[in-house]
Amino acid sequence: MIDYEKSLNPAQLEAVTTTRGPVLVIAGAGSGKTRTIVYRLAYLVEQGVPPENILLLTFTRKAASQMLRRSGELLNQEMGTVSGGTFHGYSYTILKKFAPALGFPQGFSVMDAADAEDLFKGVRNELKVGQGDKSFPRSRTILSCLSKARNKEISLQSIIESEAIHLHDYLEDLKKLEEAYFLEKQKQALLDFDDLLFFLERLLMDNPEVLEYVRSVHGYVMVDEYQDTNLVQARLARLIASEQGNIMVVGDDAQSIYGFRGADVGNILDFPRTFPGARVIKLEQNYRSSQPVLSLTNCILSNMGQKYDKNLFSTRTSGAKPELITPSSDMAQAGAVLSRVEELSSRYPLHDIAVLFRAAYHAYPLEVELNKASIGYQKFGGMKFSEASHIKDVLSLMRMVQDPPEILAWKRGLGLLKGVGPKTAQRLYQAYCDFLTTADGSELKKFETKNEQFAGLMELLRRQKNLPASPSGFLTEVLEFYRPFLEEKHMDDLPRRLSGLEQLEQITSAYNHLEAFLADMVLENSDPVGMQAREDALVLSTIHSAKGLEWSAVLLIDLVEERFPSRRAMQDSDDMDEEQRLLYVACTRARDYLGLFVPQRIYQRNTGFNQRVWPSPFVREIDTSFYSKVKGQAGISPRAAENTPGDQETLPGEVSPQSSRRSQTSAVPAGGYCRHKVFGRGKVVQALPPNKYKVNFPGVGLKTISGEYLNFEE
DNA sequence: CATAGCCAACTTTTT
DNA sequence: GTTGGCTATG
Repeated sequence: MIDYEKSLNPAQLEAVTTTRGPVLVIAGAGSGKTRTIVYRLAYLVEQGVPPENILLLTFTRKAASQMLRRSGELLNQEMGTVSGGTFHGYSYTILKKFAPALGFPQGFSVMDAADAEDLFKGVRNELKVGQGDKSFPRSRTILSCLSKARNKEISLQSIIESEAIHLHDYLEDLKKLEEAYFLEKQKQALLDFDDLLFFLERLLMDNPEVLEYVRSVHGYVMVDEYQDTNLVQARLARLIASEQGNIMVVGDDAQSIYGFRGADVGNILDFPRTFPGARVIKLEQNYRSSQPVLSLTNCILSNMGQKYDKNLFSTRTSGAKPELITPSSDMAQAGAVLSRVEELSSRYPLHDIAVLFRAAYHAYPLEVELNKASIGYQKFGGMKFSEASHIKDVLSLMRMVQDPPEILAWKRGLGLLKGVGPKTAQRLYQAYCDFLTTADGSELKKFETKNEQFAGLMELLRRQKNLPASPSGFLTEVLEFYRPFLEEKHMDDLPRRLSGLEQLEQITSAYNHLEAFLADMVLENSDPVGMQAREDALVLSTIHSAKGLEWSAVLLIDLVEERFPSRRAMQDSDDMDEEQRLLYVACTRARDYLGLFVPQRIYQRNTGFNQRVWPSPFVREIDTSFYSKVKGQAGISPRAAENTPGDQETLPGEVSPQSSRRSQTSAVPAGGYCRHKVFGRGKVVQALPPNKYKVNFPGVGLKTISGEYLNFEE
């Protein structure tokens, strides 16, 4: 038995024991949100609610798995488990169950972003839209516009007018593509991520008996990170729970950071209106951060216009002030982070220290330094595991045995073979489909005799079909087949890719059914080995991926204009607000130590210069009394020391002159053309200070040449 | 029709 | 640093 009154503060207790009707919990950062949810689960179970009747939904995988894990720990395992996961994962489960009602008697497959891109490219080629037009937008650009339009539920035209005006001339073509892409998905029974949500809504709206079923199964609904839900997700929550239903949503409007994908803070602000009679409970006591850290984060909070007033207070009064560190360059910053980490690691285990950043690539210089120093680290965010090309290859090969056959998997799998391109792949796929319906395999046989690799692949597939091996057994065979292709394609970084495949083997071994495994890989529902925090590794993470987590020490790097806020956000005030919330999320991850790193120069690859950058406006807005300044170290890496024009010190508090936002145009003509006596005309790819240039000469290739041998064109 | 080689663009953030 | 797309070639 759990003593709730002892374990929880009054607000938490209220949230836990209010089990009937709609409840909105405004949970400030570090206010014990997850604890509250988990205790509520336990409470419900104690009250006699079967765990599987409780549905727990979140937006991100990480939040979902963390919560399901913690509830599993608190609940007695034999009580069974709570249903739940991400909105997308849940939708998939329900849709799979009722696929025929959706008009997919054969079932359907889910595409990840890369699959969707492949399909879209096919459609684009078919329509012959934008061919030969170099400035025609890329497939992924178009798809991201389409997805944005759907997530925000506005027309493609509005999206283009509001955030991609440079594509306006292509609007008619884009509309055609939108339509054709839609039809192609339908035809192939393929759903993209957005479809999962909209199809579930349609299923529930059109089929009262399905809605009835869902409602009866999930008598209690909880939604975490509600501020990050978009419109359709909010409607789904309402559909499943019904207006008078037992629904609790938890969120913090100050931590809404997914506006770019249609998350709507309006959902949390309007909750009391949508669910009349909703109880609103605020959790304001902060258990996470020391008072100095909290004071700084409260200062950030007061700088933004938030809707639900919060007054966060801590019981932890001691602690050191956050530090503001201003290394001279991003290289120097990597060094400074390293020495801080070394210092901190005497007090905290490595996995309790995190370096956070706005975008995954900001961590590159640091990763180099960590490797040099042999400090183990684990990176979250950025490129996903299953997006790496070798993983996609292997998964496609595995997907080829699925019934009905999936065109995308076949195209990718066959594309690996020598002598097979798009056309042949299409033909063979068609031949295989015909074979399945007419049992006439002559066409396939003909090609098998012509192409040894194809014969090998077909043999592999046939074996699996006739005598299905376990997912990991099948994977082993596929890997054996794939190995030569991998070696040819990725000779350069074979070890890294092989270790990725080993990881895949480990994930696979947890599955008994191939189909479940493949579906989970698309939705990344599995809890791969790489996702679990390693004990001995420093954590590197994008802020988005750090959401909901906490560490004793948090180091926040690259707090400079154009990086944080990102360049794009600086054009738009709504985006700027979101960037500020992002900073808030980042800083509130810290328990004891918070280090803010503001490099003064950043190496620009295209110019070869360390370019002067300005402290993030959000840092400038923080009152200097909330942190202590630490000057950057003198020890600077050689490249940082060279070529740094304009050497005045700039510390937060100073105003950046408008002109400084423009890049300081150097005398170095990178990107331009030049002439060489022997090699002729070439393009300057990169300037290598002090006076060397990497130049690409047609027919000759890349050469590195001293400036005095080159004549630069205007 | 497949492929290699070259060139240019693109790097928020997640499902 | 990577990837997609175009072009020339076989």
